[in-house]
Amino acid sequence: MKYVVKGNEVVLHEPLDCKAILTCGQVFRFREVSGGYEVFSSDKRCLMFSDKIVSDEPMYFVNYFDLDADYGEYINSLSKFDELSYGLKVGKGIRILRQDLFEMIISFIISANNNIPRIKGIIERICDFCGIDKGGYRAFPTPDELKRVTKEELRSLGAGYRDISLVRAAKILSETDFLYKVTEANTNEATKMLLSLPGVGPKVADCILLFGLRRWDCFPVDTWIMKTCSNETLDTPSKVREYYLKRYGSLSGLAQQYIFYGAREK
DNA sequence: GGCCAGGGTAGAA
DNA sequence: TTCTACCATGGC
Repeated sequence: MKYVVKGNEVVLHEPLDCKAILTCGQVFRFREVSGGYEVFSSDKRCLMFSDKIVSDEPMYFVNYFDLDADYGEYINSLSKFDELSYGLKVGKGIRILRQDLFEMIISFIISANNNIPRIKGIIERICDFCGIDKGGYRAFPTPDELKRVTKEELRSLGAGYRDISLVRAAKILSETDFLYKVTEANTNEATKMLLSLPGVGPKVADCILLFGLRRWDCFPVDTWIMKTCSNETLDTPSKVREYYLKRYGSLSGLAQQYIFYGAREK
């Protein structure tokens, strides 16, 4: 996508589909404001409009919104698959955000067996409870900051039974070089590492790989994806995952977003 | 008031 | 390796 950075604004030369990008389930920290959205990532914030992005750190959000990528080529390659037609019709403006790894790990541990509005609320309350004050909003906590939060406090913030997973994951991520190592690892090794974290199973690992590590050779299978393939042979998440990984190859993660968004748009 | 939500885990088969 | 019961919580 073509753009120009002027001061604290990123001026876009083609429109950004804010709704599709933000509501396709990859990001939980945003809210509607007049004419656009306020979006938070790690300790940063921006205002997102269809024609511009405004932030004190514009280059962070150039990377965050993956503005240097040309999605036209990806869409062209995927448009030959009939099952993607509706998702591409309503969600062709989707872009895979390049999000913070630690924030993705914690957010998707919370996402397990949960719904998006509630996930957003839990994360917002955790940020308010232990994220540093940035003046008008609070940052996502660092591993060290989250480590200091107790199981009981997380439960009171609405985390439910995921509290113990969060406590144990925060301890690992703050006391070891896990985050560095998983960033350097190839997709297979990174998957194994992520699966070793408490509260991380196959689906959550795929979401972390896709949204936090920019690995598109992944295909998260949740209940919405399973609904779309009421098929005799594709009857388990692992079978569905293998089928679509072979079908879409290095564009699997993006294709999955079109299916997910299309399914939720009915 | 039961069902569902971007599922994972321990224990059993 | 795959199957099952169970796990908080809020919206519908």
